[in-house]
Amino acid sequence: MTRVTIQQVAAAAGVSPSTVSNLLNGRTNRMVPATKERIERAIAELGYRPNRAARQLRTGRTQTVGLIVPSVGNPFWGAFARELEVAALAVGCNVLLCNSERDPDRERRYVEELWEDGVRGIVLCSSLPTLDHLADIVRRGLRLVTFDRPAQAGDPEEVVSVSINNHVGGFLATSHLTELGHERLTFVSGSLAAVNRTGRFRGFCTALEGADLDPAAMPTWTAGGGAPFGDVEAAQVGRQAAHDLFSGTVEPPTGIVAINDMTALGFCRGLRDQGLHVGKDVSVVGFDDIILAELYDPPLTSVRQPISRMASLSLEEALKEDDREPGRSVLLRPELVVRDSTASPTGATAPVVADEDGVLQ
Amino acid sequence: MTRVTIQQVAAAAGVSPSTVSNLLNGRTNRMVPATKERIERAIAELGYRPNRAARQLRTGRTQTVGLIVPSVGNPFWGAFARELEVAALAVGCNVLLCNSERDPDRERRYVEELWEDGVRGIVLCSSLPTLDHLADIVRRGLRLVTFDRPAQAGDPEEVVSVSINNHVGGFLATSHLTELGHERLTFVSGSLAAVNRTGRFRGFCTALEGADLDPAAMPTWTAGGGAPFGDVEAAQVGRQAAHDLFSGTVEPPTGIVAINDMTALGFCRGLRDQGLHVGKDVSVVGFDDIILAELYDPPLTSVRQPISRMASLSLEEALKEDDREPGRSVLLRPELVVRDSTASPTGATAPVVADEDGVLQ
DNA sequence: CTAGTTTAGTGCATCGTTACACCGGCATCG
DNA sequence: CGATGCCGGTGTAACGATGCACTAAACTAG
Repeated sequence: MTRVTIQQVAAAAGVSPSTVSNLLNGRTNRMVPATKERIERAIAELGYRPNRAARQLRTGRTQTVGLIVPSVGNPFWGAFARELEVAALAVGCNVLLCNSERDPDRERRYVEELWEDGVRGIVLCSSLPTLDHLADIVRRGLRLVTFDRPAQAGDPEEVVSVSINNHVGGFLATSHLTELGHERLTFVSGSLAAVNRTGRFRGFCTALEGADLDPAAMPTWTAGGGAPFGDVEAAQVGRQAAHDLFSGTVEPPTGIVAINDMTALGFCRGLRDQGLHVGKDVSVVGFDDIILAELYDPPLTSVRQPISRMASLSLEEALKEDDREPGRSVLLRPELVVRDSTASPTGATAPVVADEDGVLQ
Repeated sequence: MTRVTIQQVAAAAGVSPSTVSNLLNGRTNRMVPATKERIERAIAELGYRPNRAARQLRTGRTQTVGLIVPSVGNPFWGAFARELEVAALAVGCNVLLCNSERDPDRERRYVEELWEDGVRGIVLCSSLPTLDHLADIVRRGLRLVTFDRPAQAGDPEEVVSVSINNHVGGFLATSHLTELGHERLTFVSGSLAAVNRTGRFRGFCTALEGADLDPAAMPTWTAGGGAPFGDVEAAQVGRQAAHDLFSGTVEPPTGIVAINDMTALGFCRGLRDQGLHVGKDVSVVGFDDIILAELYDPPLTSVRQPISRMASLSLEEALKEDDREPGRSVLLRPELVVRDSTASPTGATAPVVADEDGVLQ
């Protein structure tokens, strides 16, 4: 019923609480092996588990990292959260998950709260253009890792970032379409007020230029600057875009690059609303390669993020204590996974060489 | 830089720390209004926030509830986690999220850890047949709410449950198919070693009997008893089922009831692998009505769980302190949402009356 | 006017762990 | 032989909030 304390362990092992504490904190060089074993036996026999609250009160630290995502309702973030938890578990950490819904206020409140709760670090999945709202907390020592938001000029230099190269991602997606022969493309996104998104968009433009197409001539569809960035909303945005683009008087595009898979899936749904066929009438490329991309009909061509690797890297950085390497920015390379939602504009099947998994080499 | 403590507030307000503590804990009847105001002003001016660790060490309580889900990678759980967080936020609580991956060991470890960390209650999304592995912790006072797992005989009586009526859900899904004229149905699931799953299956059988069909004559497809219950796995299970059922020599079913939407979507994918069309060649009903059900092609008929309502109820129960009503089991009624993945076996469109939203009245 | 009661607020021990300062004893050194 | 250094380990004062037991002052009743 009542918890086992360090004193009871000490008594059982015939040493002082200090010595037990020393063992617990890895200062084993301060004791003879026999003592160490006695203590370890006592711990095992009594089933002792250190009291986190007491420990934290004393040291001001936790074994917890905070994770702030836009919304776990979005399968991409759900999958990432899961990966981060796996990584954390492996090093004896906990993950405290928060949904910001991409609201800067809520984001700040969560960061403050986590900081006051003494988390070791925070992995922030946000792509707000500035980190000004968090600058003071970072200066006060918070270990902040931004995920999918490469470091920007003006960021506090202590901030580390882990991200894919969004420019390359946007480029891969787009040049896949131009290589298939598409010449009228549209970039579909909710608000572009996020640095990962502008990166993807720049990749889109670069690829167009490489194919001798004029980015300025391509309509870009973005939702109003409004807030919605969740799971439902992302799909809604895509669906709305399809309605807008294919019901007007202007000539619609033959290829679409969507900001993420949920938007892409929503877009596909919108196309169907109008009797159009994805992969035949219109080619669609998504981004993130969530599990559902492969299950969809047609299976969705998408830019894959190596979330498992990114999760371990993020965690590592969030836990790093001493050898700070300020402003470090890790950029991983995304992969294009070609499936059936893309084809040449004539309607022929994509003549693309890919391995069994659909990964373009 | 350094935190504001209760002593500083007390000094600023010209009272003792005890009085500030009294205010903080709602014992305002013990002080004159003027004092109360002075303290409140001091708190605001200094930006004081109570130290959680200290508070917890002293009281043994937290403002945190634990949430254990099989895997947030599954959009259903992601959506539920988000709803629970919303509910918690509204009453000033935090949610600590854990993925059990449906591993009883991991589940138990998490429960223990959360309990030792002093959470106020735990919402456990698990449907293991017994709670034996948690019985002792519950007896020691843990406030446990099981989600989507109605109370079973043999459960510790302190446990409360919040769930839909799975029997009704299975019944709704199945009778929808029989009413369409289907006579060869298959229930597709990963392991059935979970009470919510057996409930759905019983509903399946009841509906068959109601339609004068023999449940025993219907093949049930279940994956081996193995562990996998995650997001990837659920879809994989469905896909495998489709391969098995439609490649053998036995006459395949015309209608499928899947244990959840991920499995249903995987199943649809598997049908396509073999050139079959969902909603034409085979009707498929899912369960949960995740956001992707509507986006899918064809949009998936599914049994909707009222997750928002369930989340608030779960939270409420998890926080309830005193008036324990042991063994309470809340069962909500699920809704069938009819979309295009189901039709009569001839291939005609479903002649079902539904409102604009697809909700069957 | 005194004894008793209520009001408004305080003192202090305490939760379990940590880490710095310290200490006795033994070995080594010049 | 006395001084020095190291080894293995201990004593103790916090960390910040809580809440019981207590009290001084004001008020009430008889």
